[in-house]
Amino acid sequence: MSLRIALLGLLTAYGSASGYDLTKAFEKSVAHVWQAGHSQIYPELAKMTADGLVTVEAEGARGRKIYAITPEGRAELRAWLVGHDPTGPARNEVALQAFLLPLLDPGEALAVLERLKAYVEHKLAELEALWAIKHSSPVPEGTTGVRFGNLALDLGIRQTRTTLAWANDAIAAIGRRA
Amino acid sequence: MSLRIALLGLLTAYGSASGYDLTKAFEKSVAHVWQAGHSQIYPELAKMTADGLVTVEAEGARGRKIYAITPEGRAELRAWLVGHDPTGPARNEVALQAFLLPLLDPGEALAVLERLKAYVEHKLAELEALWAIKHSSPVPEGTTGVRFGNLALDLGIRQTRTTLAWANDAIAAIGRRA
DNA sequence: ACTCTCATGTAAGGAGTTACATGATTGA
DNA sequence: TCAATCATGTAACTCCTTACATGAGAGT
Repeated sequence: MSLRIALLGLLTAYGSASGYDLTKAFEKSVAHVWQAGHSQIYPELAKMTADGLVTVEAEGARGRKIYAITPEGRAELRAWLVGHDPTGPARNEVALQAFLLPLLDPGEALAVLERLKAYVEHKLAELEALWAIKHSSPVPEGTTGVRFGNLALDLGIRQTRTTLAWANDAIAAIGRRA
Repeated sequence: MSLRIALLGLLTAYGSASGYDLTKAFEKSVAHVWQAGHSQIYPELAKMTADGLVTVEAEGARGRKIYAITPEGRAELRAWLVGHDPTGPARNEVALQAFLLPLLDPGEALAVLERLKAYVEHKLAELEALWAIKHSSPVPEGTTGVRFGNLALDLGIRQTRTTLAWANDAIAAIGRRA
């Protein structure tokens, strides 16, 4: 369901696009929020066409199909945003490792935490770079006051910083015992 | 893969258990970190038995099967903890809503954020209650210095608090424009 | 007797991943 | 001509969800 919503959102925000374009958009703009590869996107666009949420607006070179969102699609997107409770199932590999960490001896646990910290630092750097780019480039034509994707990026950066702080504290706490 | 790891972790931490017990453990102790229902757990235990990671230690009343982790299972768990990079795919419904929020007009966006805030507050209360219980009850026999699940609970609480702060700031930011 | 909790499973379907497969166009 | 990128799809498989199905034991 959420893939469908993400596609409708991208079509609304960036206008008509091909499956290929949308795949690229997933790799770049939405990557830190939702992921999907072309093998998932193409069939989903076909189903959405059948359901009347999008239409093939034009067909270009190399079999390129340009999809556009329909009024039904817009309604579906709005309904989800306004009505859907985002109670996604909790499935967090980092947290699972944290949960099970006491099963290791302190030395190994420390090593795992250090690796985890490095990963989180790397991710934070990526997100902050994205933020810097967004805030240095000219403002695109506005959809609403807040710029597209910025709220989510802010959330992502805050959560990543929180995870980093947690990792540091956990390292300190375990280090004291090792 | 991670379900398997979670099961091995629970069997290590709490000792031998039945599929039923493990299902309960998922509902309680690991719920904020990983989720799985009995219809996923029973077949997985069967596969793990076939793979030699667990064994049926005993069969009790009502067809109850008690599983125990094997040395191979322990090795598998340890290898995952030490060696697995927890780069789970980013799929976050809250962040997706945040991402798409600027597509709504400010009034509706505010309503969505308020609902989100309520949900996060509720979740935070749950986690803090869990924390309080853990820190008031007597210390169970130690596996390592840090108590089982506490690191993960700390992480969960911090992240939930961060999300709450973000929601408040986002509400303030959009409210200024509405 | 009845109901509740214990206890185990299967089946159908949706969502997601990885790998396979094909062909057009552009630019060096 | 050769490689890269554009562009679309399918197939097989794992993982997860929801619903169906069954029966034993414990307590009232």
